[in-house]
Amino acid sequence: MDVVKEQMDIRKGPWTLEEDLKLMDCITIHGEGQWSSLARGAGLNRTGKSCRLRWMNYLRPDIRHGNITLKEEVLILELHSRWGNRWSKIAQQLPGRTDNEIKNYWRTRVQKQAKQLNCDANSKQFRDIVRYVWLPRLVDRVRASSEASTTAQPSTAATSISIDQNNYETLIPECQQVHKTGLQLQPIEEDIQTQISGTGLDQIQAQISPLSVVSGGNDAFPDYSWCNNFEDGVFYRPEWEASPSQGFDVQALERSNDWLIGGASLGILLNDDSIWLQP
DNA sequence: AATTGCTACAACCGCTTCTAA
DNA sequence: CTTAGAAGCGGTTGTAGCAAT
Repeated sequence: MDVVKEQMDIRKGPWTLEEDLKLMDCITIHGEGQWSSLARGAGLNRTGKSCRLRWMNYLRPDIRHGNITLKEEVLILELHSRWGNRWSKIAQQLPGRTDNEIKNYWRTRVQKQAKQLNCDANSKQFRDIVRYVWLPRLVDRVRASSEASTTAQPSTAATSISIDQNNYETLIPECQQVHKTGLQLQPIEEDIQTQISGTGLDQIQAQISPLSVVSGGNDAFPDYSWCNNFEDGVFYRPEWEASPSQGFDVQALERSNDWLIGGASLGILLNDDSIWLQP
């Protein structure tokens, strides 16, 4: 009967300041662990599980509150592409961030992007976009911002997270590879021109490496010099005008126009089963 | 000013894994 | 070896705060 009454008294929902203080005081004295007895000892009508969660996700002194930084964003995307939804494992690589926070970040920001692109966040299609489009852009932004901060204000270059670009690339060689391949927009165009003559698109796709980026410029898209025609979501190369059926079908373009706004270096990303526009 | 919709995040739930008796 | 309780993990829900209408 007492047990039943006790269970009915168990509090749920948001923690009050008073509860937080009780929990912190008790942990200061007795340390972490033994959460059930700690909850009782602190005079909290909470489950040990609830106390642990509150401490781990909110009260711990080494928790970093506030927005996810660009560097952290890069790490999360890269590590998720490698490990999937292993939130606690990913969190271990981001000092001060909790698995809950990273999970929330993923759900609110990343899944939103997937939704906008009409694809499943766990699909290969979306993983490719993250890996070959989103990540390289982020890495570039991290570089740009760290360069700017080292030039302007060397003293603030060290952000609150202790991962600099070199550490990051050592930690994630695959991402370094993606960055190199994704952002240096050559010499693939020449390769394509060589390979393209007299072949069909299927054959081209079969020959071109999974990650291929072409840059150029035209009136609508200044970086697409080689691309002088754009109709119905299809890019045509000049030499394809006679047979427009061989154009690149860029369905992603229609679904994500926002990616093009202000996009500096457009390109085409080819992989095994789809062709993507790279902003 | 009121309402609605959206976002971010804290917290809960159910399940699995770990550990000590 | 078995088992019960604790701890850990990932999925999901609830809600406060804000912006748009």
